[in-house]
Amino acid sequence: MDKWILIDGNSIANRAFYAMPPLTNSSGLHTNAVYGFTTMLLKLLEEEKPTHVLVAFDASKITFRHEGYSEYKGGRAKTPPELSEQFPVMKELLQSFGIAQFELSGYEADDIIGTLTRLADEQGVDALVVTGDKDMLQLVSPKVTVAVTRKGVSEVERYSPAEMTERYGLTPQQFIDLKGLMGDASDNIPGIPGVGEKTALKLLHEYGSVEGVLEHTHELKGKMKEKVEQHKDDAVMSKKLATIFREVPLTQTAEDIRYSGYDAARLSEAFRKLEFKSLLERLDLSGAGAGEAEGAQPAAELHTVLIAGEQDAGQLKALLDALASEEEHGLYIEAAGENPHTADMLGISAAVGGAVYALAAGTLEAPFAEPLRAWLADENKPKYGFDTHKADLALAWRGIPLRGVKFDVQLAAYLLDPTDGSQTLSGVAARYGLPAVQADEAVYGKGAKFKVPDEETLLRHLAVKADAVRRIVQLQRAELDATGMNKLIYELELPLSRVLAAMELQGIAVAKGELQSLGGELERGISEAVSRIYELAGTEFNINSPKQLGEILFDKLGLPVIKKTKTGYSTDADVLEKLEPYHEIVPLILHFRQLAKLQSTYVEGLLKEIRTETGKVHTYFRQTIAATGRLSSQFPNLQNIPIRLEEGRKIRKAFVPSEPGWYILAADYSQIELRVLAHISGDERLKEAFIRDMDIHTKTAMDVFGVSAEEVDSNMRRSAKAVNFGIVYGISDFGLSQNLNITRKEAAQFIEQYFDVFQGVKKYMEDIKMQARRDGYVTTLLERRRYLPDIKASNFNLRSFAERTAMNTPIQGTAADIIKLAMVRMDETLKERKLKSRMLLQVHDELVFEVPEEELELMKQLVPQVMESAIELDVPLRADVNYGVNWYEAK
DNA sequence: GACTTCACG
DNA sequence: ACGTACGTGAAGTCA
Repeated sequence: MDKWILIDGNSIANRAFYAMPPLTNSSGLHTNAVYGFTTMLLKLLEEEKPTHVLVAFDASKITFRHEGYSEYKGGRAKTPPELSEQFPVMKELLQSFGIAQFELSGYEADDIIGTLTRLADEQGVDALVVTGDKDMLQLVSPKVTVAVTRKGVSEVERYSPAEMTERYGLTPQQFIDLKGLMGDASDNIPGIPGVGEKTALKLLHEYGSVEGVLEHTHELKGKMKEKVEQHKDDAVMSKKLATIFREVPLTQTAEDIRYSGYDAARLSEAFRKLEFKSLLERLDLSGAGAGEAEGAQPAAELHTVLIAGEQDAGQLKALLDALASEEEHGLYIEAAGENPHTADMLGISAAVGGAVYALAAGTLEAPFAEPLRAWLADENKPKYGFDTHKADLALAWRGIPLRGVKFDVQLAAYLLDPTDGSQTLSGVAARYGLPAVQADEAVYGKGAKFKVPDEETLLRHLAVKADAVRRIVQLQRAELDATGMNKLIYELELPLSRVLAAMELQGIAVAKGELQSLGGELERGISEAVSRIYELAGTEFNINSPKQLGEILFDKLGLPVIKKTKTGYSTDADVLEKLEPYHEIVPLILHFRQLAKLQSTYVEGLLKEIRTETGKVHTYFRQTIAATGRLSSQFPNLQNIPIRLEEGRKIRKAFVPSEPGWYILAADYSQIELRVLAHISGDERLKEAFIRDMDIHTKTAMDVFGVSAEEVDSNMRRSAKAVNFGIVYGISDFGLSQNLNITRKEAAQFIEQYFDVFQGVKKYMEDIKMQARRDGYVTTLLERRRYLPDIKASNFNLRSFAERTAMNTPIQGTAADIIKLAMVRMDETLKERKLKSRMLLQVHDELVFEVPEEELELMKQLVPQVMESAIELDVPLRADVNYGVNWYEAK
């Protein structure tokens, strides 16, 4: 039995906003209306178990009602910005819930709901309308119940026809007449002055309707007669205004508001963002949500073929026949665990033809599955998968190559919205409104509770996934085409994902002994620092605990508090540096921190990651994490190996070639981000500086301070360098002042002087912000896109953040595009020339190789050449190359 | 698991 | 007046 819930979004949001105490999350976003709305929604879903849910919103301020009466809703206070900023958040949250939302320009939420209740009446479906507005009572019918919020939002009063009679003695239709007579101050509907609820009810009980009253004005007496006669027209118009329009030309159908349960993982992520902790706890993450979906097309409707062992060899043949005769399919390979190098293989599934096939993990390596392995390895057999990068690695460690990947749903989802978090298949599927794919957390549990379910459950889950992949591929292809990202995915990101997998599989050799002896030195330094710190503190304590350290420094020793954190005193390096003159314990703590970091993260951490079989570490470059298009590196992170300070830089001595007599060769782009800025801003001065290959920070100092090259002192150059960094980050006077330890005024002056000189840069910064406001997103040179929903926020913090992001992302993102291009070219070049040299790492603007002696001279020339010619800009690209017997020496 | 700190570009 | 530089990952503490 279907049950619809129709929610008046604007009305409930308003109620919630005024009923709830002010509430903001840590970034200053107001969330009280969203919170109130959400609690109400959760309660409704739980208690009513609807099959269809819709939230309707008012689309615009001007509706058809204004055509006859321009003062409609006039005099109403403007929506406060604290509330209006919450609407986009609410709408996004509804998407996470998987709940439909309608709005249609020219109509109010009431009208949309009125139209749907008419459908409910016609189709004989039960509907519940939820609103804060009693006007909606006119929609009540035998099938339609209206729930009006009472104080707050969680308590409601329900009205069926019987309850209407009981409370008001009116039919739903008469409720319109009621408002016609008494008016409504909040909507600026006049009614008849002096007629309130009591009088209006009395009149209606007597004469039945506005028209009835007007026909019988002669029966009235005194003042009342006068008023009614005077305001006849007002009453008629008021009734008209109060009538909900029930014929809105909706293009959607009832099917579009079908609700099939929420994806708990996706929702919990949304709640985390909003910092709704109590609601997080209320979410049943153990397996409810999407899994319970009753309305959704169940997986059982798929023709699912489970292949558990050799006895199913016939089915496997059917799969391969289907794959041979039809290109369109969806492939899913399940590797459990975060690290693909150590992941367990759970199974593989493919949706093709009229069926979905799912194979248990063990069968993949069995002799009878050889034809499947051959298909996976065949470059000429196209594959359409999800996270094929991870699959590639997991398969490779089992000796099964994966080739011919032509599409990847995860990669596409990332390109279509790189900020959209985790890009899980269940999340992506939900966004496309597909039959529910259960969240992995719901199927496997998470963390310590991870458990593979029984084979049937597992294989059915995999089957649903392959089916979802097949469906999503078509949709994403069209979207990528529409957003101009075809080249980006097919010619850059997809080829790159194979290159990355090869680099990761290759790994980089780590000299364990080197690391251990470094560890020994660190150990001695640490224990010495510790005992001197205890001595100076007069007590032993946990120096690693910011809380305990704060107590010692600020309570016991009475040092001045420079900065506070959310939880107490701040003791970060910035603060400690300012405290150095006050007490000799401070530099010791800084020293201890430095050594402890090196020891725990880089010596012990790295040692744990060395594979005993190979003596190498194998990082996992993630291609779908960074919002700007950069890569990230995990298990271990090899993109943050120390270099700035000599003590830490020594760690690099442990990164060595994997073959005797080879070298580590590293090449890095010089000032790639500023060169990109010169190109996209077209600033003549900046371009000139790079065309002449000048020292950019010195040149900036010369221009900003108006001095000659000889007159630039180290301090001026340092300031200019900080300004250049600031420019790339989306400058603010506050940020620059923090960095240079100067006042905000001085920083603002620097920036002004900079913009005076580099006017093209100034114009770019203004233009890009405008573009972001106009389009809602910014792009890189290769059309990579990043949406900036907060660019129009009324909240200063949110908006400023979005503006800096608008300035930074095209720069950082284009630089990322360029080095990715270089990597794909480099891989091709090494293969074409049949070189033995191997690309091992990428560190944002640097590529690291291992090179045999006989290729050293060639590579010293080839690598910079490929990097510099990856793309043609209005300024030259430059790459510097170095080499040595280990990474430390390649400087 | 949230928070703080710090390593890199 | 608002309070942040952009983008990451990992380790440690503490509740």
